[in-house]
Amino acid sequence: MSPTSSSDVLIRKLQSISDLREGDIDVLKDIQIQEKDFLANYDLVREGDRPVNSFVVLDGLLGSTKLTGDGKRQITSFFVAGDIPDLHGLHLSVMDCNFTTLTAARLGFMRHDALRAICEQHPRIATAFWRSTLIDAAIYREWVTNVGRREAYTRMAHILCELIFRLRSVGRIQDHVADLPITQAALGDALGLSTVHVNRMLQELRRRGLIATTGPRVQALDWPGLTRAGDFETTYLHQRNPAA
Amino acid sequence: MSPTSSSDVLIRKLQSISDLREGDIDVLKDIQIQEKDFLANYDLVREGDRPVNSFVVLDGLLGSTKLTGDGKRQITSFFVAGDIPDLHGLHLSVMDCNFTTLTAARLGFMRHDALRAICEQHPRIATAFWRSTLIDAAIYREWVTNVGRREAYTRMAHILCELIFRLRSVGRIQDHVADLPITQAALGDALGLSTVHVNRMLQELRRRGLIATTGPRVQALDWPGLTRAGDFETTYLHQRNPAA
DNA sequence: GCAGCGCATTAACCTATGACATAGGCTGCG
DNA sequence: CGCAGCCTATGTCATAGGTTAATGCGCTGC
Repeated sequence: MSPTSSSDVLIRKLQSISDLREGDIDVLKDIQIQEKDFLANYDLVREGDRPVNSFVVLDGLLGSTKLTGDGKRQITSFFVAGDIPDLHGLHLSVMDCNFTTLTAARLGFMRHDALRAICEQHPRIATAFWRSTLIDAAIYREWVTNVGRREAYTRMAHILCELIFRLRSVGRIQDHVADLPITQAALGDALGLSTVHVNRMLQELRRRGLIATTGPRVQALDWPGLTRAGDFETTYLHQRNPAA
Repeated sequence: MSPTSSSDVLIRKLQSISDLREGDIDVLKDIQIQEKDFLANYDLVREGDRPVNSFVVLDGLLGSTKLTGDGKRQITSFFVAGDIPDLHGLHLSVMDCNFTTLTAARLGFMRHDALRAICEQHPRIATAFWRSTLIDAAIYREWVTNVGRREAYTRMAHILCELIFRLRSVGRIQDHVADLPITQAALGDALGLSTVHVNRMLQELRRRGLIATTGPRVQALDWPGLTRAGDFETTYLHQRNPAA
């Protein structure tokens, strides 16, 4: 186990969205978590699978992805450290989407039967997990809106805001400088845009002085400006103690 | 209370997605449900609200909707009879979207504290409710994909498939003839398209013999053809006993 | 029986975005 | 050291879908 143990990541996340008591935390500390590393672009779960584990993200960036009949890919949400992407699988026996690493990632696996047992005996923990999936759903709603009704430039700014905000609120970045080895192709799949157009929009954001990019690193130079450009409000992320 | 009582609608829905025992059903029968009627285009819940009720749809069509900064509307999902649209509000104190009637509708309201008490004492019921919100999330995922990666024609066909399928699986329509007093403007808001283009796509579907429309009524003339045109698979709806 | 309204339809024109092609810069590897 | 594979960058051209506006049609209310 690493210095910050994997259950710490899980516990901090659940505390950031829900009200847990001492006893609950002790229970969570005892969950068996199996750590494992993955390369980028690895399908952890595929549509049609019936998983017996869920996993918490310890490091890296994941996405829930779907493929259309003619092979186009849509990323339907991002997942960062602390998130439990396929907790949905706990009560949806057959998966309806893939979960894919978008960067190299370290994950912690937890058995479904263990999680179910905990939920049955500790309603407050069950609620915390439930709430976690509800926040996922709220993010999906925002993405429908983002893709459906915002134009490419705003859409791009919006997704950068979300990523930076979420990474910051789990302490993974400082000062709006995100180390995001995410390709423009992946951004396109998240935004419903072509790679070419992603490139154009990033340039436009740089030209207007809102962001700077050095390699895979994205930096918000003007955070208020970026949020304005991206029509970004944080309510849909349902933080308990909203940071600035 | 009406001949088919409102708790029947709720119970049938939960049974269709989850495994309930006799005892659970008795508990559900005792839930206090307050019925009320609404006209079309009424905002039942607004972004920022802190609701103390959730409601089950007894009749009519609702949508979860969001407004962008420049006033464009996106419908992020539909809700039909049996659905509990804002069950999400049970554990997300502040709402991040609106719930709006898209047609005239009859709803049954249930108090949050009552629902919470039931969930705490009856884990199987809690799981059923949880699962209901997970299916909502799965639908949101599909909509991100639909709007992000399918072109207008396919997208239109897809959404009609979903509506017809869902109405059929709760016994609200026969033989793929849906009585849907939904405007083309609303369809546009659901698909991220302009009204004009919705009109064009509906015409194209009619021209190809896949659907017929008489006033507000939409009929699938060629269901297999329509599902093919719409790239429609039912897995994401997570029916327990998938009908044909 | 007519006024007014909401909605569907149609047409003409315009633009955001996609598709394709190519080049250049990394990085890893034999 | 040089080649291969990925990714970013750029330019040109094509098109799906948006915008605007005009028309019509079926309600409802008076």
